[in-house]
Amino acid sequence: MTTRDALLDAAAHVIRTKGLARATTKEIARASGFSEATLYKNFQDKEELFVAVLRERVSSFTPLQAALAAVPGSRTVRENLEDVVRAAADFYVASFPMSASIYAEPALLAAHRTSLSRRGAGPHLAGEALAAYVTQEQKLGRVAAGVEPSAVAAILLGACVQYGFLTSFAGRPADPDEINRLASDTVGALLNGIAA
Amino acid sequence: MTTRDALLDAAAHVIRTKGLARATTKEIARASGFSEATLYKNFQDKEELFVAVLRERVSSFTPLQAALAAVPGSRTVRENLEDVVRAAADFYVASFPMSASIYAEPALLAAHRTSLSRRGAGPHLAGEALAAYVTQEQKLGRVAAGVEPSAVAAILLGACVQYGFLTSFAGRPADPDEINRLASDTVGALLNGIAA
DNA sequence: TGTACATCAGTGAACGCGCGTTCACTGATGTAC
DNA sequence: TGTACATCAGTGAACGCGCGTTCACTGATGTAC
Repeated sequence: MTTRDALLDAAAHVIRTKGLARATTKEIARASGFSEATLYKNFQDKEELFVAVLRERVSSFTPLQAALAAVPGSRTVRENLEDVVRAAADFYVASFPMSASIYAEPALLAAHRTSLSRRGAGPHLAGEALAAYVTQEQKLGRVAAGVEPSAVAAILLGACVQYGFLTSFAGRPADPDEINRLASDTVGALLNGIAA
Repeated sequence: MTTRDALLDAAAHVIRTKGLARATTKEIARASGFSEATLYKNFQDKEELFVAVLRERVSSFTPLQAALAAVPGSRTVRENLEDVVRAAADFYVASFPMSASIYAEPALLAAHRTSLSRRGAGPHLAGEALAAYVTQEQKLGRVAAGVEPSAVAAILLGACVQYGFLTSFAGRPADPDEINRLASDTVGALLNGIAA
């Protein structure tokens, strides 16, 4: 492992355990086992370190994309969507506190936004991937034609984001049973509709 | 307006415009027109000020509850739910950055949590209120019996939370047209179901 | 193989700055007689 | 009404501290001949 990786790991760990506001260069250096001076040999300043952490240490949507890799037409729509909800709920619970922290520092948010858009990345991609899946299923006749795919994405991912928000707020860890229920209840209501 | 109110307004304004991390006692004092010493005459320390801001200056769910006040059985379920989505989307767009900031300072989050629970308040109440409305409509036969009310709440409020998250992240303001579309698309998909 | 030098990852100690907080004070207003 | 004192909202200036950052330095490793 390179020194740079050790510093990134240490920074991510400190941010997660003490919060962004308490993630000082001294604290990160101590956690990494290197000196603060070494931190500045590897990163131009603290902001560059943080942007690198956000880019390289906040797990991306790969688990969700893996769940979607169950190609359209395979299994049932219900099974596929429930898998998506489970993966997304885990993902948002894990990443919500760190992603949310960024709103405390608008300069960091702006830098992160720039960094993401330069790579064509961003939090909207998850919704687009899910909407694309729904569109495919519509073409295959497994989802009703009148449905707006982006609405399905907003509904399912929204429920997961909110679950991440609420559990983090309450200081509770993710509960697999709760997540299973969330997946079957939301997908169930959405598939059949709630109209009497 | 009391001095205390002026300080709370100033603090809320600074947090919203410069971010929680840049909301220093000096900055807040300057924005209020009073001295830092006066700030400390009115609040024991910075944390007490911030908890008071969160309690007294982050608008609560009253708009959502007003939307729900359209009592069960009145108008159509579709109209009622679309009103809820519109109110909730506005609310989360406005409050997301400040609510999210709090994850940067775990000590402040814990203090806020304590403050809320002492008053029986908290972010889960919106979902419970919406679920209660759905339960009533079920009893009136206007919503299918098999539906889990909390799933409907998770779906609709989740979509709104996520909308707040994405617009704040992108630095875009809330767009009324977008919100109207969100309301009609999500409620539409949910009412009729998406199964082919 | 030995020697002289270059490179480079890493450091201890210090820097200035802005932070949250406190101090001793002022001056306007109220009150007792 | 006048006077002496108490109260109290508000302040300017300073405090120590921990922050992000930089400096001059060390010592291990590689390289030329």
